Amino acid sequence: MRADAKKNYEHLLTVARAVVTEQGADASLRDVARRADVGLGTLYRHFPTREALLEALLRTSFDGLTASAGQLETSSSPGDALVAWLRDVVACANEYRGAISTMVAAIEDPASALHASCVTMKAAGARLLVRAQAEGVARTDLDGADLFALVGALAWLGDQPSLAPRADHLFNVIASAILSNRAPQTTAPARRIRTRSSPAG
Amino acid sequence: MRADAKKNYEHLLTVARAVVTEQGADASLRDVARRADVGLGTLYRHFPTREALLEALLRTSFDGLTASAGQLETSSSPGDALVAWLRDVVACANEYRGAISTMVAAIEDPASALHASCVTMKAAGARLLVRAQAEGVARTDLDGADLFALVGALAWLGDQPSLAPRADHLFNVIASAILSNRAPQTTAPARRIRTRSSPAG
DNA sequence: ACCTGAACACCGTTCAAGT
DNA sequence: ACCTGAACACCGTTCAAGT
Repeated sequence: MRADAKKNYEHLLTVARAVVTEQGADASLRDVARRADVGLGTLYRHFPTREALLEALLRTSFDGLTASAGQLETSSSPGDALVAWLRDVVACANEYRGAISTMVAAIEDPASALHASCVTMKAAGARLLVRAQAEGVARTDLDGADLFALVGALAWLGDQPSLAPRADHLFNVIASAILSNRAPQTTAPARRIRTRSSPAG
Repeated sequence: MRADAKKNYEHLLTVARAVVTEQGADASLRDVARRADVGLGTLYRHFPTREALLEALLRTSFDGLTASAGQLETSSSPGDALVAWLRDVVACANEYRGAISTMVAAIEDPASALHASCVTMKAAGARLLVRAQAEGVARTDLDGADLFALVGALAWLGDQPSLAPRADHLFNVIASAILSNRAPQTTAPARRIRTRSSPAG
């Protein structure tokens, strides 16, 4: 990469970080280019899609999460490791408001610049989940996709201004649901009276 | 309302229902007006904000949910009533992709056309929750705001194409977390070893 | 190689002019 | 009373023209 191009790339990333922090993942790309004092085409040259820009912004966090998953697998008990890692993933997704939708969509879109990172994260989570399930401390009716979906739901909560204050508490509620060796069939406690069609599973 | 105005209003609602079903709650209002063969100003006259249009589209469902809450309070066991009603609220929010964000934002925005409906729904849910808690079949560390937030998270799952297939299953997982008389302190099972800072609550 | 910004096809929102 | 659509200020995306 030519020196001037590299300088533009770095500067765009710095400005984009500020703008996306303020306006969210759907921030105006025009605004980013404007505030970076760079032509609009230059932004598109370095980051051909919005996903590519978001991926560059989250790169460090993604790498940290992958490393963290490996460490937790050996340093903590299976239950604690899983919950601690989930907390970190949610925090990562919450770095930029609105990023989580793009991330979950990327899982099924190999063309997305976020695809690889998200697939890697999903796999790392699945490993921690299987380990916890093997020890009998996690529900066995969940898989990696379910876990990723729950992370998405929790990250979404943190993105909503009116719900963000409850996000931490609800993380604990859902984490406690994951950390349970309850059998799938006995999920509904108490009465057996059912006036409406009962749930499938 | 003048006859021609009323006709426009009804026709706009019909067309909007189709467009919003296709494109989601953030559909192009221009497109709605265009497909309704009506001037753009006419749409804005009848529905001054996007929230107003969405409210009109969801009106029937909102009323149904309020009525349903009252019936369930007397016809079903507290646990079953709560879960059945939550299922209906999530289904309502899922009628239009992306509607849930507007709905949760409306809770804290008295100026939103959706404010009253959402506050009413939150209150109805809180009543069903308190009733279940009094019978010892629901977690006591949840309140109406938490319940509304969980509904939001579940509705969000249903809005994401890649996660929607898991939405039903995850509804059951989260419902089982709500329907539990576990004490807040004992949420984390198994080991006590903690290598990371432990959660606040 | 890389940068620039005009050009195109879209938005949401407002409001003077019409009936 | 109500309807219309031009006008304005924005987008995202592309690409010919420049250095």
